[in-house]
Amino acid sequence: MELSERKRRILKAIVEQYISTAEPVGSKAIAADPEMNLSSATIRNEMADLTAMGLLEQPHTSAGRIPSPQGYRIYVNELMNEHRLSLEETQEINRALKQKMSQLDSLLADAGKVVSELTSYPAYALTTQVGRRTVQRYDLIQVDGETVIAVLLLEDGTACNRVMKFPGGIEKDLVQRMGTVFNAGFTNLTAQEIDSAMIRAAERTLGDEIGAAAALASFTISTLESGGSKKVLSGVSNLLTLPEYQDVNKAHKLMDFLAEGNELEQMEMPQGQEGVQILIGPENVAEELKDSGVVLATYPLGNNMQGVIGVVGPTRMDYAKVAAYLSYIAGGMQQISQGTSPPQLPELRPMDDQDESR
Amino acid sequence: MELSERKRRILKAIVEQYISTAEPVGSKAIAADPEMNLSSATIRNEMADLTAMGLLEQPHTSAGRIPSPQGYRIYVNELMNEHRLSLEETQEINRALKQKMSQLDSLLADAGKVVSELTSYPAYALTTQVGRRTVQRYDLIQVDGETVIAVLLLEDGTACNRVMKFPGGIEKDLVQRMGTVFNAGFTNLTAQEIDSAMIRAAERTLGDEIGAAAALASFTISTLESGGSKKVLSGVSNLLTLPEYQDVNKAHKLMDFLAEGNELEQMEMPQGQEGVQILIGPENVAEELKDSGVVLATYPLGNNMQGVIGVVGPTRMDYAKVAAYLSYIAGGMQQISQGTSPPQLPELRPMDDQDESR
DNA sequence: CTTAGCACTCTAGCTCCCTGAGTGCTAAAG
DNA sequence: CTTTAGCACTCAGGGAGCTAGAGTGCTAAG
Repeated sequence: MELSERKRRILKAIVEQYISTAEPVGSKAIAADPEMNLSSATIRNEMADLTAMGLLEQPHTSAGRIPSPQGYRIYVNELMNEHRLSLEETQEINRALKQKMSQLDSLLADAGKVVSELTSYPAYALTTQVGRRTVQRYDLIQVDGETVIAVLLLEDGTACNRVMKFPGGIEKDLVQRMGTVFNAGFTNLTAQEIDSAMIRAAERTLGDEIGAAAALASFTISTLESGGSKKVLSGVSNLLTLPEYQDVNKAHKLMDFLAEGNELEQMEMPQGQEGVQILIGPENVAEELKDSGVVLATYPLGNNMQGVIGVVGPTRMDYAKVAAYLSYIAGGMQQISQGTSPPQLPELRPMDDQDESR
Repeated sequence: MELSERKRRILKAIVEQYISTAEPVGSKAIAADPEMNLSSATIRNEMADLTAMGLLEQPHTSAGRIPSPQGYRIYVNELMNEHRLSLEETQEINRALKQKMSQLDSLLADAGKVVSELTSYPAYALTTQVGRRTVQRYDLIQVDGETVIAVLLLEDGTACNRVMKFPGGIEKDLVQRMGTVFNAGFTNLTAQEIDSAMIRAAERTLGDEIGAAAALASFTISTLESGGSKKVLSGVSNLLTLPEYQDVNKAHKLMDFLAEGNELEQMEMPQGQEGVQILIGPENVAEELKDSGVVLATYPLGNNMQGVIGVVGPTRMDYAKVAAYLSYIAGGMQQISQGTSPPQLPELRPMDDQDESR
């Protein structure tokens, strides 16, 4: 059966009502809408059709209808109004971001926090490595007779450091030669490509008897392996305010999944695409998300990193609004991450290009 | 009224039973204990006394008794057996710590995680600054014509870095002179002591027209201000498995408090003492914790940092066990943080010095 | 001082019932 | 053919009433 225009209007009304009330929607409620010049009986007939088509569901005979995942899908793909951020909303976001953004390092956490505060849903932010992760350059700074700071400049443009202490003392000369050896032999290699034979060789070359080379190599490996990929969660307890998670068990399962699972990290755009993706209920791969909705935005970050920022909520979530927020913020993140240091927040403007002159 | 030996035994039995069942304890249940050669009627009389003394409470007339906060206090101070970690427990902890401890940086998070996994209560770990926080030394590494990495060695022995980009290019000479100027003029100062006049003066001295000095100074200030103090939470969703937090509202409030509030950070040992502290119900300052229990351990960390690791749970929490875990782990953290790099986990032994030869 | 016995209290959980929202179907009206 | 009014039917949710059981406090006897 094809979706008539009228059915579409009814479906849209049902989804939107359900999104805001979380209660099954009855025919009368829809008929009450002044835009809908139909009696409740007619609506009932249409609703019966929509149910037969699998777009609506009935919790039980005498309850109203709620949208099925397929129903949401149609809503998201075809019916949903683009949520245009109002000037106030963008100002709100800009204000929130500006206050928080201090360093690229905490950018993730802050973005997640902003999103979760704006949407009242839990949000997560993460980065993933898309290419090789290697050291581009080593710098060793000798602080005193037994302390050396190693600074690793990674290929993605970030730097890491570690204070290394050698209680027996370490020769200035050794430090310098070690820098040379590592810059020559340990750059442009991934963690996997560094093996113990190389480390032993370096030790021999250096005449290193205090394990300095081994320490530096192990720092290198752990830095590369930690993979720059981080995950930050915010606002998880917001779940508990939602009617669908009044069941403690359900809430617990989802929270655990969010805090623990690294499956979130595998959920990203296919082949590094960018943009906003919406996953409804069973469309999610993870079992724990089968009756939740996920909206996520992917954006490029630094050289070969990718950032993902996402929101998890009940299936009935305000997809239009959340998607708009995410895409806006992802855009901002991208700009900031490309900006110079200290990161200056670019003046983000509302996404719409229309005249804001009302 | 003085606490007779018998009353103490009965109080202890009640607290312990309540800790494990979370149900009000009746006289019969206590009388059933073979160690307690008394009839339920006698116990009832004693319980009535204990209630009059304010050590027990009655949810309603025909329910059993539960310990009052004062009752817990007496239990914790006088009655509780030191929980001696068994060999298995320490092995378990050692195994868990060893697996996770990689870098001092993530040490906190890992310790919290271990604790929350072991206790099934939410745990938090944080560090606070106890003394002045200043830069001890600046190192500027020029990577290419427009990129400089600034490495700040702080007075507490940690190092921070930041990649600074100057799109218009930056002179080698300027970088070098800036290092000299900052090492001379910006070390041993707290964030508050650096003012804009100083920055302008440095800019003039350097003939800096691209804001390099301002960027470095602002990095310095934000580093010093961020105060090395971090907070990491783990296992918050564990709350939801506990009977006292089946009420979603209660759980939500506490979770929010844990995630948001920085009041946790103000809860530490008076004047930098070390050791394990137990706060029961209303003994907590924060309103949100008035009917929870908190166990926290404080330990020195680095030069003038202090680490705190704590567990939050229902008032009825197994204080003996949690306190034992925390003090053990805090000891380990202290050792690790004083160790050389890469941090090697010292082989922690059970706290008891008695022969483990069963 | 301890204990057995008893009357009393109070909650948790059960059933029963009713209400109200919502449905599907039918027949009449447009 | 479509829309609508009307009606019988279904079912979850909530309140009232009841019971069982756990626990208490008191008294009187050992």
